[in-house]
Amino acid sequence: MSAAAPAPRPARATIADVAKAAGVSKATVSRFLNHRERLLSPDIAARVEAAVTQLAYTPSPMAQALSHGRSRLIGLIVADITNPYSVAVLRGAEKACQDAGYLVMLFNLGNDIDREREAINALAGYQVDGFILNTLGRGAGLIDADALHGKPAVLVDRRHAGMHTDFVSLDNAAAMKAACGHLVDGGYRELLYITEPLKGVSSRRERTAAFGDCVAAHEPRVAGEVYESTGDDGDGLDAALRALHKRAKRGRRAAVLAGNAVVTLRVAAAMARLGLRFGEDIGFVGFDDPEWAPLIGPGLSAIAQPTEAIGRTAATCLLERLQGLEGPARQLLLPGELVVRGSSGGG
Amino acid sequence: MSAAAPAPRPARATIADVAKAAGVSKATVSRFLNHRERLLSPDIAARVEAAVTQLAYTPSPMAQALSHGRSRLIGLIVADITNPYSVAVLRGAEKACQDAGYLVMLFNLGNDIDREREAINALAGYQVDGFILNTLGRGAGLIDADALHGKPAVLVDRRHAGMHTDFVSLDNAAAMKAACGHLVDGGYRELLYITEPLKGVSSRRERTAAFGDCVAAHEPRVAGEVYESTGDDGDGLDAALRALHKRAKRGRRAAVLAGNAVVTLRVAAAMARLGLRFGEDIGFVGFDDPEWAPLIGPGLSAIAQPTEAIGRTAATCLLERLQGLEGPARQLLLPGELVVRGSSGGG
DNA sequence: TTGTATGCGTTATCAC
DNA sequence: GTGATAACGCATACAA
Repeated sequence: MSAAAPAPRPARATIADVAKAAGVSKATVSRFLNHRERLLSPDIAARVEAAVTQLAYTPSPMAQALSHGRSRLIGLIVADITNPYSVAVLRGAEKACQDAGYLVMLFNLGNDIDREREAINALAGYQVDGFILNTLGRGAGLIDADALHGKPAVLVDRRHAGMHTDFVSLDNAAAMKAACGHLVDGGYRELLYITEPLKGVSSRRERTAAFGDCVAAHEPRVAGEVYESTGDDGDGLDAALRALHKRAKRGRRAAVLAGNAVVTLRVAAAMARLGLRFGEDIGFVGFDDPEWAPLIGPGLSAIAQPTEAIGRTAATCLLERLQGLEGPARQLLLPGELVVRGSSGGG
Repeated sequence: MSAAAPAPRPARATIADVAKAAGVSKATVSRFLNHRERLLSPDIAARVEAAVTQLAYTPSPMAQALSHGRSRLIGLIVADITNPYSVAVLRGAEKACQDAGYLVMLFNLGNDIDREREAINALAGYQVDGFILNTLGRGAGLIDADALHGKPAVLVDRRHAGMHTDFVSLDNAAAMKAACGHLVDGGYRELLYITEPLKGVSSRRERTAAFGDCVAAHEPRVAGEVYESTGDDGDGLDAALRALHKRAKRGRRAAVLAGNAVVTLRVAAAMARLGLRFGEDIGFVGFDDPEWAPLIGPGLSAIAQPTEAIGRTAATCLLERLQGLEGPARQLLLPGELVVRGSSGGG
């Protein structure tokens, strides 16, 4: 039933078809489309317009890109599409781009940081007008300002050393301060911050530094510690939590802070393994507010990031640059929201 | 510090540059690149090769697309990028495409089913070589076989009426049978299947039908019911669960089956509201195996879909068609895996 | 105001 | 074997 393909598919109408149908030149059609504000002859315009709708003509973005240099394409590179944060950002950015008539080309590094440059080049090949980067900015394929082929870029969540481009992210310092303050106010005195290995990732370092500042501001009343957790080191994490719990039993209320959604899940799993109860045995506040936060135990307190707004803002930022906005690199820090649930309540 | 832009960016090398550098014609360079197997002159080949690496020449995919008609682009349209299922599929597909030298252009419908045709056209404008569709196949912008501009497509998870293209999905019937069988074996006699509104979505209908078949196969020992849950009707869901629980208290063990991840979350939230405990008060098995399944209550039993494999398979399918594979539309049904946890255990 | 001619970077069809 | 040359679909100087 694969059909004998008798219908000689009438191939998309080109500008030449429209020109012929309207009895004008290709240039006229092109002008009608691009510079309709000025240079118009009433009757000709009408003829062209008719032909355009008649033939359902749509310009070929590829030809336009080749000729005019603009593709109306935005390249979006994410370190790891598995990360819900990246997906949420993607979602916000994609919507903003679509609304502005741009399409998003996605390149997922799959956590292979050495492919960053490869990604840039692949995307640049398609003449993307700009980049949105949610990557590490490290590794062999490290990109510098001019690996970007002169195209504008905006960094999301993670800064790259030596790249002076617009930057959009959560206000990490403020968010961490809110979380710590909440715990201290709630009577917690032993704080453990668990993060993925810093590895020079700016957002992880900023949060860790902010944690240190918060603890320092309350010393010596409050004690704080940082633990770097990798995915394959469950034992280490368990030990850290057990040690924390031990201190809690000595009378000082203890709480753990998770540095992002991945760690939040990891900690939740570890506490389940250890039989520790949120809020009762140990307080718990996580970064990112996963959909399951309300369902687990007494509910998980968390710092919700405005992920979609971050994506939208990043896209908007980039689009403004594409429209010619000049000036120094901007930093847009969006506020997080502390959602209090049972895991950090009285206990 | 925006730089005085003194560096006259050396613009990407073109095939003409390579030709000049090697002292040959553009045609020769093009042949060297595309048809290297035959028609080669040893010395010339060497000169071209040198020039290519020297200038770090990379062909422009856009120009290639314009000229040769192929873009090495795959258009991926998803109904809703918020759905973790879609993301997982995306991930698998994107990886397979990248490995084959293709890039993925993503278009997210944001659940606006009327934009399906718009999406197709936008992507077709960029000369994508083929489509991967994870959409409803319904609504105003309904696409028929030849809205695809003659390009091959593969459907994922949801069939479209009247489209005879390759189709990749979970083996819904087998998965449902496994889940039901597991519950019946476990002594559950009152089964409630909760699904999102069928609305003609093929996967939902297939699962619902399979549920009906399973119940029928065990009648009259087992009784089954179906409830369609919308996002804004928490009360109805609560009532359905309460009714089920009432039957359970009359001595017949009852269990709920959730039709997908969204419903699974909805049901979990409802049971928390109602104070019902998985496994004890009511058995619970969900479709899709969310990351939090092990953490909630005694652990949530679930049918894990091989989402990444589904995405990979879809991409492979499409790439095969692009390589000229003929023949009737294929159906690839991948097996799910029942992961048993506490929620469907003894009670 | 409108038409003509040229270029964007490739591939393919011809001659040579 | 290799080199001109004409497309591909569009935008834009330039000429009219």
